[in-house]
Formats: sequence, structure tokens, C-alpha cells
Amino acid sequence: MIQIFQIIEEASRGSKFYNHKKQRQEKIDERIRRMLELKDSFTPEQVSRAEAQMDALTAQLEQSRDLSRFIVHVDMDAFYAAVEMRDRPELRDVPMAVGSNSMLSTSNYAARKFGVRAAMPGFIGRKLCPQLVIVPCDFDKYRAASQLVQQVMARYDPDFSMVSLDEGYLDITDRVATEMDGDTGDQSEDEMAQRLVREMRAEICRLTRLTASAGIAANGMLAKICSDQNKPDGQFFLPRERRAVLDFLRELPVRKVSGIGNVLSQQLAALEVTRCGELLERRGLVRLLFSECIQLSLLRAGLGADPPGVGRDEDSHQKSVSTETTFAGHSRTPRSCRSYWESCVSSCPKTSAARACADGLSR
DNA sequence: TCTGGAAGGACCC
DNA sequence: CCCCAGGGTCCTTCCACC
Repeated sequence: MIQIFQIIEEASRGSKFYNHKKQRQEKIDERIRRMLELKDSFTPEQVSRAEAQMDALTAQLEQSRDLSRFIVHVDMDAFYAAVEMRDRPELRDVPMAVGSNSMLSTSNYAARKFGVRAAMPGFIGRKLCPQLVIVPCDFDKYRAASQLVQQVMARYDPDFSMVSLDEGYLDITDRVATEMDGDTGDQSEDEMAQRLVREMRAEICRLTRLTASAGIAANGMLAKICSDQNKPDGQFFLPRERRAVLDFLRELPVRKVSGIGNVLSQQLAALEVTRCGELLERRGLVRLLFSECIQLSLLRAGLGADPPGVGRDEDSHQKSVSTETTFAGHSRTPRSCRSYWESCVSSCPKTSAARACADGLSR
């Protein structure tokens, strides 16, 4: 464990990336210092007033808490790597990762034992694990596999939504209900939901020869956390009861919640908040130190009260197209930039509008 | 004081 | 050997302008 950290540290130290990261971290530290100063200036009355305001918000959220749905989050296990291993059996038992020397997208479980992870540059992966096999991304293949997964998901909820090639949400409430009607046994709805998800994962596996994990809960936020609980090739069910949800969240690291990332979790840690339950205990400080938007999402994280309808809302289509590459140090001439830019606009496959735009710009 | 964009971040996979 | 991506979304901040 320590060695992994040391190797990564050693490989990184002194690089531009490392220096940049250090600078950014210093800025974050500075922000946190200022935040703590502000915190120390609050009077107990201020804090308790803030708590009362949060309690009002909590009451609202509790009011609209919806525990009636079965939301499922399906997450394919080490997706890109699993596809490659399926198609190339010789990779099955060796540590491998998908990506390039500069960046890895995923690694298989054998490679993870060495500390090789997604979002790690390939050359560091090789330092951690000299035998590591790195295979290039083949998105066409992943898209094809994803299509098959989606075929299965559509049978359980025609209105399912994908968030990426390897993960998506379903609302199987209706499906559970119809299944209960036709069922003569004495299964509960909860059992039925779990049975259906087990069945769905088995079908995915049969059709794609890839394994999926799933989480079942009252809303998307919780389902997503749940799908991570029994990974790989497992599922986790969180009962749709307020008490069960709060118990589940109390000890859950805030970092597990989608939307609480590196920076926010550092800020929270400075306030001695590392678990979702502590978000509720320290709600006064949350109120006084964060933007309204963040207050709301943190309160939601503490309560497990997510607005219903993940991804299936009116305007959940893609809103932009973009392309980017990182230039090597020596190619940053005006000429090469211009030719790169021209190749970007002319190769944009999406819309004729984009082409028209390119014509307009390249004059 | 409000408002709309641009730019800059945070976050996700 | 090559030495830290590239595709997105959403929120905040800042500035011009009215």
C-alpha cells in the first residue's frame, strides 16, 4: 500500500503536472484556511439560527421525499477491460488496462491488485506493474456491447436512461407491479424487485458475456451508491424506508456521493465532516459556509432525499460537442495551431450547423 | 440592482 | 522509448451593459 503511493509519488515529482497540481492544492488549502477563519467568527446564536433554517429546509425535503419507486442503477464491471478480456482470452489472467501510455481508462481486477487504476497515466501503471498489458481503446466495440446491455435494460424499463456507455438508470416500479399481479407466490415487492434485477443482470451476462453490478433503492442517488456496494458481479438492495435510508447514510463516507468530489470533500473534512450523517449534525456550518446550491445538495446527501426521475426529465439530451488535444511542447506554433483547429472543425461529424459554423469561422 | 454571457472551476466517466 | 486524457454537465464569478 505504502509502496504504491511511493512509486506514484516518485514518478510524478518534478513534472509539470505535479507542480501544477501542487499549486492548485495550495489554492484549495488557502480557501479552506479562509473558510475556517470565517467559521471561527460565528457566534453560537448565528449557528443555531442557521440550523433552524436548515431544519425548515429539511422539513420541505422530507415532505417531498418519495419512497414509492424502485430505481435501479446498473454499472458494468471494469467495462472496457472486460470487453477486451472477453475478446482476447489470453488477457484474462494477466494484469491489463485499456488506454494509452499517457492515460488509462480502466484496468482489470488483476491490475488493480498492483494499484493500477482508471485515470492513471500508463507509464505510471507500468512502474507499478512492469508486466502490465496496455491495450488501446476501441470505442466501436464498447458501443456495440453497450447496445446489447441497453436492449436488456429496455425490457425492464422502456424509459431507461444511460449516463455513459457502461452505466444507466431504470425505474422498475411498474414492472414490479405487473409482475406482482401475475404472481401467485407470496413474494414481497422488495423480493420481486431484487429477483428482477438478478434476472436482468443474468440476461446481460448471457447476451454480452460481461458482468454487471446493480443497486436498487428509492432514488437515483441511493441506487448509484448501492451499485458500488457489491461490485463486481453483485447487487445491493436498500429498503425504501426512511429509517433504513438514514441508517445506511449515517456512516457512509461523503466522498461516495456523486457530486461530492475532491475539493468539496476536503472542505468538509476541515469541518470534521467525513460521513453523510455528519452533514446533518453540522448543518448549521454547512448553511453558513456554502452556497445555496451546495447547501441543498449536501442536505439531500445527508437525508438520502433525491428528486425523483433520474435522467428521464424533459431536456436530458446532449447539449454540446467539443474536441480537444494536448499539444506536445514543441508544436505550439501559430501555424500548427491553426491547422489543428481547421482539422477539428472540418472533422466534426455531428451537425451541418457545426459545418456552417466552421465555414463562417474559417474565412 | 438586475441580467446575460464568458470564463473558470468542480465533478463525472 | 513515449512521461498525467478527452468527452461532457453544471455552478460561480466577473464584467459589460442597461
